Order: sequence, then structure tokens, then C-alpha cells
Amino acid sequence: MTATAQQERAALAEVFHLMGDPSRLSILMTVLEGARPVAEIAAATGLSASLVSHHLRLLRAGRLVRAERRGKQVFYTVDDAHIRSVLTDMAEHVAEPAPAGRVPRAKAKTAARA
Amino acid sequence: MTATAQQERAALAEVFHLMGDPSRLSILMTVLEGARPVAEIAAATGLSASLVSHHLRLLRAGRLVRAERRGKQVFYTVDDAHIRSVLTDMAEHVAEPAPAGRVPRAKAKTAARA
DNA sequence: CTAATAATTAAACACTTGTTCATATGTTTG
DNA sequence: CAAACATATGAACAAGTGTTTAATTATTAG
Repeated sequence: MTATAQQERAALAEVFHLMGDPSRLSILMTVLEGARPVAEIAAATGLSASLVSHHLRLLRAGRLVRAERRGKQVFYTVDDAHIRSVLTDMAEHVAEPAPAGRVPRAKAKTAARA
Repeated sequence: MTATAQQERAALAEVFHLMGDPSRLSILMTVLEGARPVAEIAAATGLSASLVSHHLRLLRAGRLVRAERRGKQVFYTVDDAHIRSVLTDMAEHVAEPAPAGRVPRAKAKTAARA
């Protein structure tokens, strides 16, 4: 495998990692509906403005959102259309009910350890 | 927002979180090419069999991969088609070069205001 | 200018998580 | 049965991460 392929996988993992946090995912889905100032994102998600700002910085660095200042406020938007399709696509996956074979949970181990 | 919507978002975040780790992403991309036994996944990714097994358990719990035993070996496959499309879709996003506006890195603060 | 609002940043902490090493479970073969 | 191979599990540890609180930087209004 090429070196670039490895870098791309790392970048890919980083993007997923950014989306893999509940708070950040909420923020993303909020700004997915249109440009929103930080305070409004905080209100919509129920998170503190500080926390939202922290996460927005990460999302910005990962190029998932874009910032634009208007007066005192800073409006955030999703940076790319891929994010949108990925989210909807993945939502389908999650919505699907588990097939017959249930999730292999913890082992039904009766044994007593020494 | 409904209670189920909240659960779905949590589930969504969990899936992304699973994909957000470099090792797990490598494992996923390996089994994306077809059913593979653990040892082969380990060889392909350069990870220890133990570590691969650990991650596979998480991926299994998150219903991202499915396991099937054949003799001594256990073959793993991607559980769903969504994963595939999400990965390819997201790979495009990552492949795109950064637009003119640079990534807002650390502050270029020269100022010493009075 | 000062006051007030909006957002960002810094430091600190609790908690989760990936990894390693060692051990156990399962499966086929002699 | 025991031995060999493939995978899974458990415990322990280092490192990373999300969150809070408090202070700081912008921007507009008086």
C-alpha cells in the first residue's frame, strides 16, 4: 500500500472520529439544517456555549464545518455535501432492525473462576 | 425531539465511533474485500491477532461485521452495504484538496494592543 | 472611552479507550 | 487422550478525550 493511501486512511479515521461523539454529532445535525450561530447551536443541543465552541474548533480543523462571522455572531455551516449523504446513509443502517441472530452479548458463562 | 430520535443519534454516534479508530478502520477495509479469517486480517493490517480480535468484538457488537466459523478459523465480513457506500463516499470527501481558504490553524497573533 | 453581548481559549479533572501481555477457549489432527 | 493451531478473553496500564469552570478576546452599543 502506498504512503498516501495510509495517510488517507488516517484522515478518514479522523473524520469518523469527529462524527463519533454524541455532542459533535448533535452539533453537526444542527448546522446541517442551515447556518447557525454558536448560541443557537448551544440552545438546540442543550450544550454549553463553551463546549460547543470547543467542538466546533475540532470540526473546523477537520473541515467538517465552516465559520462565517456576522457582527458579534459566528455562523457555522456544514462544509461539504458528503457529510450530508454519509449521515443519511448511515442513519438507514442504524434504523434497520437487528436480524434474527441477535447481537452476541456477554458470554453465558456459568463457570466459577479459581 | 422524540426519545427514539435521541437513541438513534446515540447509535449513529456509536457506529461512527467504531469507524473512527485507525486500527478498526483498517480491519474494516480489509474485510470489505471479502471474508477473511482473523490471522489474515492481522497480517494484512500489521496488527496482533489479539488486538484484531478485540476490535472485531466491538465491530461485531456494533453490527458492522459478521462472523462465520469454518473449521478452526473464523471468517469476518462486513455486515451491511451501507458501510461500503459510507466509506467510499467519505473517502471522496477526504480526497478533496482544501479550498483556497486555508485551515484555520493556530492564531497568527502579532498584535500587542495597547 | 466603558458596558454588554458573543465567542473563544486555557487549565484541570474524570473518564474512556486502545494496546500489550498472559491465559483460556475452541477445533482439528495424531 | 494430548498436541498444535486459531481465536477469544482478562487484567493492567498509558494515553487520549470530553467536560466544566474561569478568564480572555472580539464586536457592537451607549
